[in-house]
Amino acid sequence: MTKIATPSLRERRKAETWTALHEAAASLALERGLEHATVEAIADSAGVSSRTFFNYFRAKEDAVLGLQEPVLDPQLLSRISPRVDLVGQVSRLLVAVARTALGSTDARRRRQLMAAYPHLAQRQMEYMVKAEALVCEAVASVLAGDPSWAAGAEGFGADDTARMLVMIAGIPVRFNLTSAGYDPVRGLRPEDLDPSLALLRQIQRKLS
Amino acid sequence: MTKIATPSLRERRKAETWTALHEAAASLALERGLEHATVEAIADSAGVSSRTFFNYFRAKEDAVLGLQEPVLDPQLLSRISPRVDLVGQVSRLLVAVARTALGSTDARRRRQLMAAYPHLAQRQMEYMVKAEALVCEAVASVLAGDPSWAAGAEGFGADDTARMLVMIAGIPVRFNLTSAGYDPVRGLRPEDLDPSLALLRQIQRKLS
DNA sequence: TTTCACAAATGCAGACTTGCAGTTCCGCAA
DNA sequence: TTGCGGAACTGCAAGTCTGCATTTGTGAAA
Repeated sequence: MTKIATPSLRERRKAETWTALHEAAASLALERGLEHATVEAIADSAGVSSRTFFNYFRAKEDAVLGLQEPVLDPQLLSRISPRVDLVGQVSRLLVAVARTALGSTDARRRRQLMAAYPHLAQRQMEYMVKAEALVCEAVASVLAGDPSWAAGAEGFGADDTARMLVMIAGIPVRFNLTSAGYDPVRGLRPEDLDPSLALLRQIQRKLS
Repeated sequence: MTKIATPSLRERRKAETWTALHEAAASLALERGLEHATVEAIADSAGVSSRTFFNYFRAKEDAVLGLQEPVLDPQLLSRISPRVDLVGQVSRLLVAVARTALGSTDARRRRQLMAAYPHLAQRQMEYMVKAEALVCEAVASVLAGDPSWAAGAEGFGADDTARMLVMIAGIPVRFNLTSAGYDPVRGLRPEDLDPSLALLRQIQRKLS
């Protein structure tokens, strides 16, 4: 028997309203333009009041893209082993967490919207930052349990080391997200990181 | 005869209004709390209309901190030599540019405000992002003129290389800005970067 | 000196966002 | 089945922010 057998009526209705709002926001934005898709119109279209809209989404942009708070699956964390390709592992973890913030949306629509309104991408980036913070905390706890990292570096603690490590691992992710070739429809996939991880290694070698 | 001998009356009045608004915003926020210092009150106190307030500042927070658009001095750029400690040089350039976004404010007041309202610091970080974008473009042009970097790396162009390099150089800056010991009053100074640059090098050595 | 172009300021209207208080209705336990 | 506590919804009011049309006053040219 799985946990998600029968969500209560309350939860079901909540999910329905979320979807209705997201759906309304995306399609209205597409058909009449983002600036003419007012919150009031979106809420009306979903059958709730404007005020309720903001109980579901912090901002209109979030509703259009279907953005949610990112979540870190503990399973993924337990699979991290600090010995080999740590940057690669953390980068992929970042991507996995970041993906949880993206609700499912019709691919075609998503492409059109993000192409037409660049600040939607910026909004998405803010969720990326949240994901980074989440991962940062988690990685710190992993490193604390590993003898070769627990000590930290000279003049810095293990937390500082973890924080900087996550920043380094964030580079390939941010690089991909800001690349011209980035396809917001597919989103970012762990394997997409390989080229930018290679570039990072190349630059580091060149610098030293 | 310097260029700034006599700014026109227009420019002088503009600067005066800017200062008056910033002054009013900071002191009102301090004495009655940020949320009770409304834009209308700030504008009144500076002797202009609410609408005019937004001709000078994008948001109330910017007025309180006296934030401006960051600027890159071409002189600094011309001093970059891509051969030695490139990351360090770009990091310091980032700091220099970021500092141009911070208008002069009374130190005591600044400390109190940023301590009381953490989202002011977040707002400041957004200007940091702009500075990074500015530097990124500039560094790309510098690297393009250097034979050992102009080619880029395999599979990537020189612009990509520059972009990632600036991201790497941004790490020590972001690290310092998010450190517990960061003092928003003094702001960030180029020499503060040395320890975090060392930490970055240490971690990179450990990873390879 | 007069005139002209333009930057700055303003009022107004409308949209976004949040806090507060009151109401409705689901879920649970007696 | 009933009743209760709390979650969700709602309207309202205040504040933030932007676009547009209009006015005012400065700086410069004629």
